[in-house]
Order: sequence, then structure tokens, then C-alpha cells
Amino acid sequence: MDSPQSCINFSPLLSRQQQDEMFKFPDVSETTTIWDELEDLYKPFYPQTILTSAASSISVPTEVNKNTKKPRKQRPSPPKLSDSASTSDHPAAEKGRKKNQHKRVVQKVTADGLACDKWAWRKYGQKPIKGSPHPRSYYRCSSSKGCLARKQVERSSTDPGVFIVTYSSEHNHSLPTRRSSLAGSTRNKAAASVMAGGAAKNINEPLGLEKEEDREDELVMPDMILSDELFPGLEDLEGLLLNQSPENNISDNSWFIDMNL
DNA sequence: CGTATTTGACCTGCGC
DNA sequence: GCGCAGGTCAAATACG
Repeated sequence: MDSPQSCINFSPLLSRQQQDEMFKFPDVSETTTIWDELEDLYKPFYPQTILTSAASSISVPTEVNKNTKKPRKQRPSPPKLSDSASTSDHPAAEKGRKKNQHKRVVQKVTADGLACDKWAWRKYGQKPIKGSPHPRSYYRCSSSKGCLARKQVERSSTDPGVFIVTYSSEHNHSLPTRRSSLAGSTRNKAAASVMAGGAAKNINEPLGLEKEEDREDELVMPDMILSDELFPGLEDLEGLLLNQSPENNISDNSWFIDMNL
């Protein structure tokens, strides 16, 4: 039962220099302030859960419109149907996936930080990023079919041991007590591959992630504590907080919100 | 057999 | 307007 610890203390794993590196991020100073505000706002409501450990599992009652997820499964035969479809019919357009269109939370974590993400993520893509030696992996929440929560994981070019995780959209469900509720089998190669740099495929749990997961199954999160019903008006803030994996302490310096909206 | 991952193609926004 | 880069989809494949 030491996984939670690793989750919490990933920051100390970083060298001073590494941590300093974190603050070099563009919006850090600014977003940190915002973050502090959020923290202040939440403190009264989140006694310990969020602020302390991985025990936070809050439902995210956002107005996630499940219908916005229009399948564009017309691709098979007519690959080029950019005719009438366009605009509102395009999931991409609706989701405003392009930059600066969504509230995003960026986090720098170590491998441990990745490993103890309590949400179930399913990898749906990987792309090489210009200027970065490491590819970026794209994940979406697999805990709930309608959940639009997504995250991008990219290994830091400066600190190979650090991963830049960008959370976008919000979970529209509470944190699952069991991971991959939809999955019959639990794989976590995604995280593994990302940790291995993404380029390397099918890395065999370099960090024993599956073990961690198995343990997490036993860790019954106090989900109910922080239900949306408690804070109906704080959805937005919740989203910000929730999009970050629970173990990510608010006080952790590696967190900041990308406010380039 | 069901689910997750891989991977190439497609689509869109942005910069020039 | 064009090209580039990033983000997403979905078929193919792998795995438990």
C-alpha cells in the first residue's frame, strides 16, 4: 500500500533543477496565481481529500453534451466528405479541439505521477510533435462512454523523467472505484509506452504500473464525499481540479492551468 | 470474444 | 490561398 505515497510525492523525486525547470513554463506564474485562488476556493469544501492525497474522486457534473460527439464514421468509402458535413457536424469543430479553445490544465509529473492516475484512460492516438524528440500520446477517459475528458501525455524534452500531461475537457462522472469499468481486461501499456518515450512500443510495465492499478482497485475512493450535488455552482472549478488526477496536490508546483483560451 | 493499442489517414486552425 | 502542425478517427492488430 505504498502506491499512494508515490503518487503524492512525485515532486520530491525531482531534483531541484528539475523543479526549477517546471517554473520555466510560460504561464506558470500567472496560472499559479489562479491556481492559488482555486485552492482557496476549494479548501473550505475539500477538507482533505483533494488537497492531500489520491483519495479525491469527485464527480464532475459538467454540462458535457454527449451528443456533441458525432461519429464521423463516413470515412470508409468517401474519405473526402468535407462538403456539406463541415462545421457543426464535425466533432472537431464542436469540441473546439484546437488550441486556445478549451480550458486546459497542464501538469508536469514524473512516471509515478502518471502511474497513479486514478482515471481510466484509453489511448486513441499518438503524434510526433515538432521540436520535441518525444511523441505526444492522446488519451480519452474510458471510464464512461460519454465522458469527454481527454489528456495528452508528452515526455519533457528537457527532463526525460518528467511528463507533461495536459488535461482538457472534463469528466462527467465520478471517479470510478474500479478502473476501466468498461474494459474486460485492464491494460496499461499506454502509460507504459508513454513512459518509455512513446516511441518504444509495448514496453512491459517498466514501473510496475499494473500492480499499482490492481491496488487501486482495492482502494475504495470516497467518491461520494465530493459529489456534484454538493457544489452545483462550482462545476467549472471542479472541472479544473478534477481534470487533474486526484493525487495531484493542488499545492504541487508542477500544476498550472493553461489559460490561453 | 471483448477491449485496448497501434497507426495511417483525415480534418481543422493557424501562420506565412 | 497554401502549407504545416496538431488533434481525432477508425480499421487493423494484439492481448487477456
